[in-house]
Amino acid sequence: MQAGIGLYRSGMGVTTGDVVAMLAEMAELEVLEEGSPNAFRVRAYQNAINGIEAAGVDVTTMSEEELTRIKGVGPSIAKKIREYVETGTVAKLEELRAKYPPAFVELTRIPGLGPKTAVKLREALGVENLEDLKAAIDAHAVRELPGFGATSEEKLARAIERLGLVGKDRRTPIAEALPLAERLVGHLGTVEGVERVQYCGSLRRFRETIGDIDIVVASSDPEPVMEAVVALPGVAEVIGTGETKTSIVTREGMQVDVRVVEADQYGAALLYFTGSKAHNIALRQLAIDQGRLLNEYGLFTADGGDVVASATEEEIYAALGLDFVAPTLREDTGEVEAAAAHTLPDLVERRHIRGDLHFHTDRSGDGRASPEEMLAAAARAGYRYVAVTEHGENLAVNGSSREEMLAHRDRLREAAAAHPNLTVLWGCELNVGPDGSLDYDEDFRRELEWNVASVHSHFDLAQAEQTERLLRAIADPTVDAIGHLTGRSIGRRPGIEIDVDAVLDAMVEHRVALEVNGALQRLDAAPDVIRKAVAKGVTLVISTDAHHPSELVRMEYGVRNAQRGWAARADVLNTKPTRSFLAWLRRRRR
DNA sequence: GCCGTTTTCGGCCCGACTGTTTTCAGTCG
Repeated sequence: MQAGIGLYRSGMGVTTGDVVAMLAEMAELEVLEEGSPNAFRVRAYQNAINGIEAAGVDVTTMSEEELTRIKGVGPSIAKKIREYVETGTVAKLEELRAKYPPAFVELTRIPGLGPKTAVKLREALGVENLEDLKAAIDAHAVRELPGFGATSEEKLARAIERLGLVGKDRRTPIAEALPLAERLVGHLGTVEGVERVQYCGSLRRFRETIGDIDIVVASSDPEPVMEAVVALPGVAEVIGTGETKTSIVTREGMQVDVRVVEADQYGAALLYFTGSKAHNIALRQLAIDQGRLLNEYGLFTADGGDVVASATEEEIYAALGLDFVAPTLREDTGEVEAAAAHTLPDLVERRHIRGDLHFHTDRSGDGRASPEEMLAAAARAGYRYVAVTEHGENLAVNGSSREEMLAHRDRLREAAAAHPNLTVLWGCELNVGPDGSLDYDEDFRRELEWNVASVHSHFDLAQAEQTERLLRAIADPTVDAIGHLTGRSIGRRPGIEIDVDAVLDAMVEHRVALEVNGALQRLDAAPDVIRKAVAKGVTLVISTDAHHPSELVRMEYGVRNAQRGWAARADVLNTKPTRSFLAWLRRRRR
């Protein structure tokens, strides 16, 4: 898991992100040592990572005794963390690395080849890497091993061929996975007998990258669904198909698993397939503590007795004594405890949003719709206020000069006349230069009614310079919000590295809002930053950054990303009624 | 390796599918 953008930096040496990576590597290598990803020792390392990430602390400055107070961290892991921080390495890790070199570990990335098989291949045939394995398969040596046969050898050969396309670790950016999943769900919804269909997994939790797409279908007649899945457009390969479950790989290389359940078990199946795994484990443990059993078919009295709840997720959470937990929170980072204590945040939802404060028209070089079209679309979306934020003059090609902006103001006023219930602010997306300088001059920026300042270039400056750059922009009296905080492009470009604490503290001090950008390739700020911002009392603003009416749907995505950061309705500026929003803006500008 | 009004040892989530060892191990989610 990604540790965040410049979060956890501490002085010169090891960061908390490095510690998390070290623990993740320990877990990966212990899988081979223990022979199972479910081994208790493996899970202990993973639990420690969860605990550290949930705590959101800098572990590099903590003593062993302080470290053991983190959930999931005991004396042994605390000692290893200290060893790592002080010496830059851990003896046990070096030992495991020597025993399981990268080329050997790589073998377990082959789908269908787990730790037991890898070790067995090494012991029996001396297989140390992919090349050795290919040779062993070509020589038909694998099929001679006990527990193997011709079929499993051929399956292994096919899996290796596919490796470039779908390794187990391959993750797809949500911007690619979500449209694909929605298409598939649409197809399956038309199959005879299908009552409900929903994508689950990390996609429903709205993680920024997706391993594979899990789809749950409610139907009492699974057969036509299974037939429909293998016949879906874009299927490159059928991995397996049974009575109620089929797995395929699409041409894009995405694995899709479809599972059919009876309608009265739909809620339990949704819960199970949405995960996260850690969330499910926490719920099942809770069920056990209550003398019950929770599985993908329902919540039962002890030993598979009577059904307590199964048809909806809401019923199951309620039966467990928990408040409903939104899919976006199900990461086992405190949500189960909060649901039990009835202290979950009053999460922001799409229906709470009353305005969009960052979008463009064709006044911007990259805009693709007229002011009239964009305002009409905003009015249709039910908004009461919007800020039209064209690029400032410093953004090459796409920016607008002072004169162009003034003419644009008149154009907006005319277009706004058609929408008497919509307050239209004449705004700007200011460009934050490498030194933190902004477009135009301060007097002109003051005339603009809403300014969101964003980084669009110089992504590779050092952390200190990037931080300084943003601090200067935040301190400027004309900046109302910071747009797409790090400028990241998920799966393509990492964001700028910044001192997140310093930046968020400055936003509180200067009453500048933090944008949650709903573009799927951005989803910036990231959830861990949002959660930190919420804790510090930073005001959030969820925006679409739309360049076309079709992109206004991004508001839903921005909301879900904000939910992942535990953002409540009250934390989000653009949930306020027009009058309160304008009052906030006046106070800010004073 | 962690944890505990079940506490210093003995537990640790649950089930489908596959192939092969016709009763189970391995892998996966």
